Amino acid sequence: MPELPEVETVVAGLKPQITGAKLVSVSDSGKNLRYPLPDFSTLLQQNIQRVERRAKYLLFYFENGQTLIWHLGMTGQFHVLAQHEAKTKHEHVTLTFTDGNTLRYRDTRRFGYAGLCDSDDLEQHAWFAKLGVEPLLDDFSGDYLRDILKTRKTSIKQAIMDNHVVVGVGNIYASESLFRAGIHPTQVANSLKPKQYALLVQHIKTVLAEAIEAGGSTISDFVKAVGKPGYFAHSFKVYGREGEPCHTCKKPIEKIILGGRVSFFCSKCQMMK
DNA sequence: AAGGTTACCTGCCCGC
DNA sequence: TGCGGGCAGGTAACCT
Repeated sequence: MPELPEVETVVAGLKPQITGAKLVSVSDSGKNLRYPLPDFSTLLQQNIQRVERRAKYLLFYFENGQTLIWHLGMTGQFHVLAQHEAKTKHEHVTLTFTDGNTLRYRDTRRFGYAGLCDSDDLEQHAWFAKLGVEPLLDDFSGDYLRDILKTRKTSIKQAIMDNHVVVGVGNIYASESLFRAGIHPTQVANSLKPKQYALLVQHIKTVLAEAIEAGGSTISDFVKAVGKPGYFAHSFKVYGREGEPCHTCKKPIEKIILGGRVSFFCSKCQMMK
């Protein structure tokens, strides 16, 4: 489910519901997620002070100076429900708060994972230490992208999905931003013209921002919205549109596999230059 | 060292 | 209707 806009939407939805909540207990299904769950005992009787996003991770800052880090994997979802609500299938972790609310973590495929670390050491944590820049910050610029890719021979599509380069660009928005920038997904990463790096960066930012905006409009319907592919899907120009006419030139959208991931593009609008 | 492949896990959709 | 194969929006551990 989640790329950066989805995680941003989840965080925005959780903030008003659990900020300030005091944790009283944690239970789990006994099934492992991608990695073993952390020991939650130091968080008991502690308030959640803030909820934030870094890359595709959710960060729950607790008052004892520790941060609970959570990645949703492919199918992870959070729901805030009253304590008495029945457990559903694939619900693997339940955090219970003093106000009677619970934060439920559901994850069908169990690719998600959670960890705990001192808030002061977050950027040194193994999951964060090697991450690239946040795409929506000014650090992510055409010059940055050109420089970091100057020795990379992989495809530009795989390069922008590499979270050592820039975080948060998943499979959908990689295809979408390359289409908007008119860049062929197989183009060698270090072979773009200077203007193309800038253009690509600009389109990554706008497509992510638009998707966040679309997600934002559904926050009041948060529980239902999370996990559904629909809300930004109507805006896809290439993703999932194999064989359908390009909105710009009418040529059928094509599909290829790059790095094991499906990639969509228009061979006329995204010509190799 | 970069790049390719595989693995993790379940559900769904498609073709036979 | 049933079954098997392929595929799914992520990440990292392996190889070479």
